[in-house]
Amino acid sequence: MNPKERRAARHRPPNPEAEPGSRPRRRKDPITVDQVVDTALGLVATEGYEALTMRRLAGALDTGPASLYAHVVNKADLDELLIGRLCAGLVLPEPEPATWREQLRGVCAQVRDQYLAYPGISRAALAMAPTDLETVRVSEGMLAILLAGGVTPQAAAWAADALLLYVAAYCLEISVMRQRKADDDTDWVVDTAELRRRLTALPAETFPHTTRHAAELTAGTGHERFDFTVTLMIDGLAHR
Amino acid sequence: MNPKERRAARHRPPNPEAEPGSRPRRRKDPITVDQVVDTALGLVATEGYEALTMRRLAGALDTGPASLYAHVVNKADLDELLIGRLCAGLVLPEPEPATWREQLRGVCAQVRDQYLAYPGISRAALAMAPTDLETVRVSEGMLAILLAGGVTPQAAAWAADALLLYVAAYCLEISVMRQRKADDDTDWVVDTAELRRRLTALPAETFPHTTRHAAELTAGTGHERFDFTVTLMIDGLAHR
DNA sequence: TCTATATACGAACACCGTTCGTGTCAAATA
DNA sequence: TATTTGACACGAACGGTGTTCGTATATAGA
Repeated sequence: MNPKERRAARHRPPNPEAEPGSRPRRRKDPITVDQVVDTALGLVATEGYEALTMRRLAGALDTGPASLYAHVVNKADLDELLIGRLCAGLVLPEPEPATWREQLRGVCAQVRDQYLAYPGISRAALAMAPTDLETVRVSEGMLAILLAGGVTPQAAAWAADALLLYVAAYCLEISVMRQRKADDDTDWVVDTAELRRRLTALPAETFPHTTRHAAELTAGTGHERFDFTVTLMIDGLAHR
Repeated sequence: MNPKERRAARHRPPNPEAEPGSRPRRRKDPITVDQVVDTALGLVATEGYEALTMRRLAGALDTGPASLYAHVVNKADLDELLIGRLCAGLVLPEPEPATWREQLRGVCAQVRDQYLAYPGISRAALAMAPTDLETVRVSEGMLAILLAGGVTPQAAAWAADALLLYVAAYCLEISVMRQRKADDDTDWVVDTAELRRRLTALPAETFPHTTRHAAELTAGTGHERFDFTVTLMIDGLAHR
């Protein structure tokens, strides 16, 4: 079967006939798509998205790279599957108009934590068209919360998009920083203290505010910066 | 001279002695860093960031890829140079407390237009540590406007970061969409009308809001979505 | 004029995503 | 039961990527 048909079939509603029952076992364990996605996610979780190559993934499955293309159309297709699996793990609350802001913040934090659990995977999320079924599911969930909060449909639609975009960009930045710190063989140092020191060392006449407020620029242990921006956008929606 | 020293020298304040005067001319035109950056930007402008390869860049300069490494440490270093050049072209207004919101929107729009003029280059901006001198220059400019607007230093610092992050992510999404449309040989269709049709075709019982508000989700000719988000964040800062 | 040094660059290395052709086995058919 | 079929696994290869090494060369200074 053509893997493109396979991909199309994946997006189609599952066919209730053709019960899998006892799957035929091939020479080795005949690699399923779920296995591929699982090991790929494991690879990303332990070594980062940059380490996810078709060859290394195939190696982790004890086979050659060509074998993957029986289950996956592309690397882009694999990325889509990964993001889909990741989105499927999100729990979307039942909208409660009284607490819509907390609910929305919770969903954003959930997406962030998922992205950060698989370092660099937000790059794939950003490079992907949000057409995938699982991603529209989370979009639908955020839309539901926003509408329950009394936000106008147009603002809700754009806000959901903006929030997801920001979360992905934030996580990508964090992942890049951490990776920089990982292969620290050079002087790319991005330690917070070192960064602040470097900012204060700038010429004060051309960068007056940067040098004066270097502390604020580098502040934010944990996800305070994240919380600030998400809250800023959500509260901005409320004041309308 | 080691190109890493060259990179370090680039970040140092320019040495007033050692006037270049009449540059020695080598066998061919002895490629300068500015030439490299110029042709690289030209390549990105016409064929997109994905087409920016060391080999193609070398080819555009009528040489081999190895020659580039005399002027550039890395591809990452080249990316940094490109973003630096791009940031250097931005004009940062003198802060006026009365119109700080319009000024900030103007800077964001300027960054957006620069990113979109070089399709896909925002990917490089997102993957880069904001340590570069030219990028802290625009950061400084935004900070100045925000502080002039009466925003508290901590909020100003985080807001500038958030805005730049969102602009980069927005431009990356736009560029990916356009690239998809460019090599349209397959059914990746992301035409606005087609996307709306596909959203309305979803099962209404599981995606009630998505199907009902497909029009709003796909709305936004031009940069209305962009203006919405930027204004949302800026106005959110004002109401504090 | 001669040497020293920074530069240009051909060739190669290791890796990437992807494709082609072939071999092999389980299931359907005769 | 014997045979065909066809989906799958996989070795090998192609064209592309970033990067490095060694060498040739042309200019700057002695």
